[in-house]
Amino acid sequence: MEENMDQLDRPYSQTLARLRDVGLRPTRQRLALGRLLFDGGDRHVTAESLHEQAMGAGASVSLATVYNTLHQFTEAGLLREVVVDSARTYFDTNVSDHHHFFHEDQGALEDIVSGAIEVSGLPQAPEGTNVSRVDIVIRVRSDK
Amino acid sequence: MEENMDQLDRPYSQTLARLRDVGLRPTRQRLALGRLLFDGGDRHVTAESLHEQAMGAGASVSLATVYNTLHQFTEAGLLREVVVDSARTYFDTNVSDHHHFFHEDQGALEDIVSGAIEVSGLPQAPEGTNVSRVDIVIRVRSDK
DNA sequence: ATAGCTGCAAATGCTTTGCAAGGCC
DNA sequence: GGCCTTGCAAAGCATTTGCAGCTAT
Repeated sequence: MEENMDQLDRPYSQTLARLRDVGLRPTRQRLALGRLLFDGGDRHVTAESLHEQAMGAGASVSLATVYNTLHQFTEAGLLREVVVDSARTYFDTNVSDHHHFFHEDQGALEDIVSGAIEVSGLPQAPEGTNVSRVDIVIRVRSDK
Repeated sequence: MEENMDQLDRPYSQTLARLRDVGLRPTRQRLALGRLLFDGGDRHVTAESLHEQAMGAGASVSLATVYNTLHQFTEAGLLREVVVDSARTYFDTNVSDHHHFFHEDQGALEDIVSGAIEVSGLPQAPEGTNVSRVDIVIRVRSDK
C-alpha cells in the first residue's frame, strides 16, 4: 500500500524461498508476515501480537489474514503451535525439537535450549497409538 | 429439586468433608458436582462434559455454575487444570504430581503413572522466577 | 438476618467463515 | 483469465460476568 515499509523491504529472499518451497504464493501480506517472523532470531507470537507488529511496521494486514497465514505456515511446517494457555494460541518460529519456559505473569514463552532436558522412563504410547509429540512446559512466575 | 438423583444420593461424606475443609458451602450443586468428580477413580472433565453428566444424573445445574464450581475447586486445590488444547479447558481430579497422554483424535486425557517419567537436566528457572509447575504432555494419535 | 451461591442472559474475547473484490501466474 | 488470496463483517465457541432471587449458617 504505502512505500514505506521500514524494516519490511530488506532482502527477503529467505522468506520468498520458504514460501516457494511450501507452495504458498508470495503475496504482499505473506511476505510481510514471513519477514517479520523469520528475519530475526526465534520468535514466539500470537495472532494479535503479530498483527500489531505488522501494522506498526507499515504493513496493513487484516487480523483474519494473520490468523489464516499463521495456520498456513504451521501446516507447511514453517511454524509450530505451542499450547500453554487456553486463552491464546502461540506460534513458535523454532520448529526444531525443543521445550519451553512459560512466564505465567507476562504470558511470554522462552525456548529451552534443545538437548538440555533429558527425559527417561517415557512410558510407551497406549495400544494403537503413536506419539506425535512430547511437550514439556516449565511454568514459572516472578518470585518478587 | 427432584428426589431421584440416582447415583447422586449415595454417601457423600467425602465430598462434604472436602468442601468443609476448603471452606466452601456444601450447596446442592457443589455436592452433586463434587460427588460426580470425586466418588470414583481419577477423572478428566471439561465444563461441558461435567455439565452433561450432571444433567443426566438428575442434578440440574447451570453451565455457568459448573464453570464457577470447577474454578472454585481448582483454587481450593481439589482439582488441577490441564492445558492441552486451546479449544477447551480440562480439569483433573488427580492433583498429585503427574503427567498426561493426550489423545488428539478424541480429545481425551490419560494419566501417566506418577514416577514413571524421570526428567534430568531441567534447566534452572530464569533469573527472578520460580518454577510453579512442570507439565509434560505426550500427544498421541491412533495409528490406524 | 446476612453473606454467600446460583441461574439466567447478556457480554466478552479469541478465532473462524462467507463472500465479494483484488492480485499472482 | 482463472484460481488463489485478502479483507471485512458477521458468525461461532468457550468462558465470564452482572444482578436479582435463593439458601446455608
